[in-house]
Amino acid sequence: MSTLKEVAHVAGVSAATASLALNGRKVNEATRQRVLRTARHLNYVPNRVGRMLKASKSQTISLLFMTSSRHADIVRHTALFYYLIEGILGVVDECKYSLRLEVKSHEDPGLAAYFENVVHDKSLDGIIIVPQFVRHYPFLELFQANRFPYVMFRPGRFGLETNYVDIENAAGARLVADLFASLGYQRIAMINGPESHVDAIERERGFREGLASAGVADLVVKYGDFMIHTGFSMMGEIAREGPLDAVFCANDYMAAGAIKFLSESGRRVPHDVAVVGYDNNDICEGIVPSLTTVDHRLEELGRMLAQELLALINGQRTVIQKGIPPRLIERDSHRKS
Amino acid sequence: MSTLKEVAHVAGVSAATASLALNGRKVNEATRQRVLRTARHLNYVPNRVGRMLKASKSQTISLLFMTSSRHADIVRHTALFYYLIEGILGVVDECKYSLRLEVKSHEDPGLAAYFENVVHDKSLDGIIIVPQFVRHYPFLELFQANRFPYVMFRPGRFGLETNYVDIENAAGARLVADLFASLGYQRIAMINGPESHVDAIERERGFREGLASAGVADLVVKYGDFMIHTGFSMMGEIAREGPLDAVFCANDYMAAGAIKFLSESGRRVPHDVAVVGYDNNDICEGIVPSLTTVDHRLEELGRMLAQELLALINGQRTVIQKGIPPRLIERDSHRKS
DNA sequence: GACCGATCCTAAAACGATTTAGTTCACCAC
DNA sequence: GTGGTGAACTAAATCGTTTTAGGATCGGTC
Repeated sequence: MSTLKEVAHVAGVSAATASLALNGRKVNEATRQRVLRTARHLNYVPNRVGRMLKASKSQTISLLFMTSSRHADIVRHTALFYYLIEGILGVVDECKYSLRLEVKSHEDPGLAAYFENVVHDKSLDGIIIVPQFVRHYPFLELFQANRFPYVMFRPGRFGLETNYVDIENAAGARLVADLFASLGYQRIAMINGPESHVDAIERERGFREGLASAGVADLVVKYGDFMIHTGFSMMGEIAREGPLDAVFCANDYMAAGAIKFLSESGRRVPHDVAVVGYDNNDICEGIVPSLTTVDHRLEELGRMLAQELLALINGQRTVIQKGIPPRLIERDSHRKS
Repeated sequence: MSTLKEVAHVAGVSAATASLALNGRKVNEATRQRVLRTARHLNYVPNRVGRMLKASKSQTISLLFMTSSRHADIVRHTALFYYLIEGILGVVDECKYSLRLEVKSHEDPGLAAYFENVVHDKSLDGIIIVPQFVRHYPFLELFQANRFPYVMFRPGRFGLETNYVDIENAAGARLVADLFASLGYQRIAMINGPESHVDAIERERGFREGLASAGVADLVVKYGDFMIHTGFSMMGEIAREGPLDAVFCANDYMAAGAIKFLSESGRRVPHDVAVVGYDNNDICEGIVPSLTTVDHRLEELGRMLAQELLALINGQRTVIQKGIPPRLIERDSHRKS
């Protein structure tokens, strides 16, 4: 409603003085009090856009989820969404920044223009990007060429030096492989996500490595899309192919689908078949039996992502950093006994 | 990188002309072409902040979730989060707006200052608010006094004329009551959310009304917090109190917990006890048996919320509007057969 | 009385766009 | 030659802040 100029005028000083007074700079104490009182009285709130323009800083960062139109729902099924946001929001809030939220498909014809805007339109101080699929993301060159602050969650592309925070998917999957091996399971299957999905690739790699080093050779892998539905149908395919000790699902939703198939087809979990999921989604506690899974503390990860980006913005460092190690959450679905 | 002034200079015209040319206003065609070519050549992207300042429009709206510190997790457990965002983002994107995301607890001591900023700092054209609990929200007066565009999802407070889009919780709960009545269930329980939660209150009211008009008198109600865990424990309490035909849970997560308790204590769902949830969360398909539930098409609702707010911003109307009617999604958990 | 220094304040420029109110110029009619 | 008309462009103001460079005032010192 009221501007700095008005406050200054009413307080009987210049706009410059008013600004100095309000921002805690060197001003005669009596004057400062007068200005502050006037500002309070006029209900003065600084115009943030005026500030932005002058400072060439927007105090805003963006969180961008990259999807494909084929897998639009994947965002919420990889459990990233809420936890990540919660972590990011905590940091952003504390540092007086704002968070913009965007979801873009990489098939979007306006994508190039969008990234040009991100880099040049000065409405963003930096960006956190969550890619889903392994492919070439052309924006990386753009960001680096313009020294635009960005951090990726998971490196979506290899070879280019990118700023990222990652979850150690392969290590997480290894935990499951070790678990299965230690329990003596031999006939093992995996229900994975889409073949080009970053997490899917890494989880399969880690799982295979873990099994191999434990001397387990037999592995059937089917590819779903992280949805409950494909967990169900892929479990059906696997069951048809022969007897089974254990299934590792690349996320908890598919694990729920798999368990559903197993119980509806008369097999008991974990007595007949052991099932382990991934992500430590809330639903793990609601499934019967409670789902054993792998946790990456995504909220903590969101915090790191935000902190790293803000550090980058403030020129405090160039970040290349690994994330928190995974941990196995043992519940009731993995032990055949 | 380059500014309008630079483009104008290179193209040999004034900044005014360059602006007119770029914005499709009346300019000699040859001049326009020259300006456009220069702009492209210099990779010109308008500074959005400069525009904002001049236009007194930020082309940004905010989505604010109100929580309480006691029930911080409730945001993701009421299934609102992702679906709502998806719907809102669709509209916002299409209209070239940006979406800011915020979560605030109503115990936050800085809340009053926050709302003063929202109204006065000119960085927001409007706001969508998602309150959770029935209480007095002081910001409403502030918004109305300053004619600041806002829309609430669900009216959090009664008596004041507010702009809102609502889901018909009571009607949804009635569908469940009718279903139970039509199947002849007599001994019925409800596991509800927190007593002061907007949805919880309405769902209980509708459920009670529905049962009453069907002549079913017997109802036990327990209050949880929308989490799986309390669905489980409340189901335990209810089971201890006597035999039962059916349970209505105020959301799908608690229904999952309830089913879990029932199966772990040797009761079969739906053979022994029928269970119905609420929200049509993804997990309904993953539970055994598949969960019958009530759907409000929240994505569609998100779209409406955004559209109404934008209409309000553009001065096209004063909105007071009911949302989409609920529909029952019949799966496998409700019929005792 | 001239000079110095300290303190306090302000005029003005700057950030980058849009828009208003003209100005300039060519052309035509009388 | 005068005046009118219209097309094409531009100077300057504006949005609201921050910051720089310097001006005013006063007291003290030699």
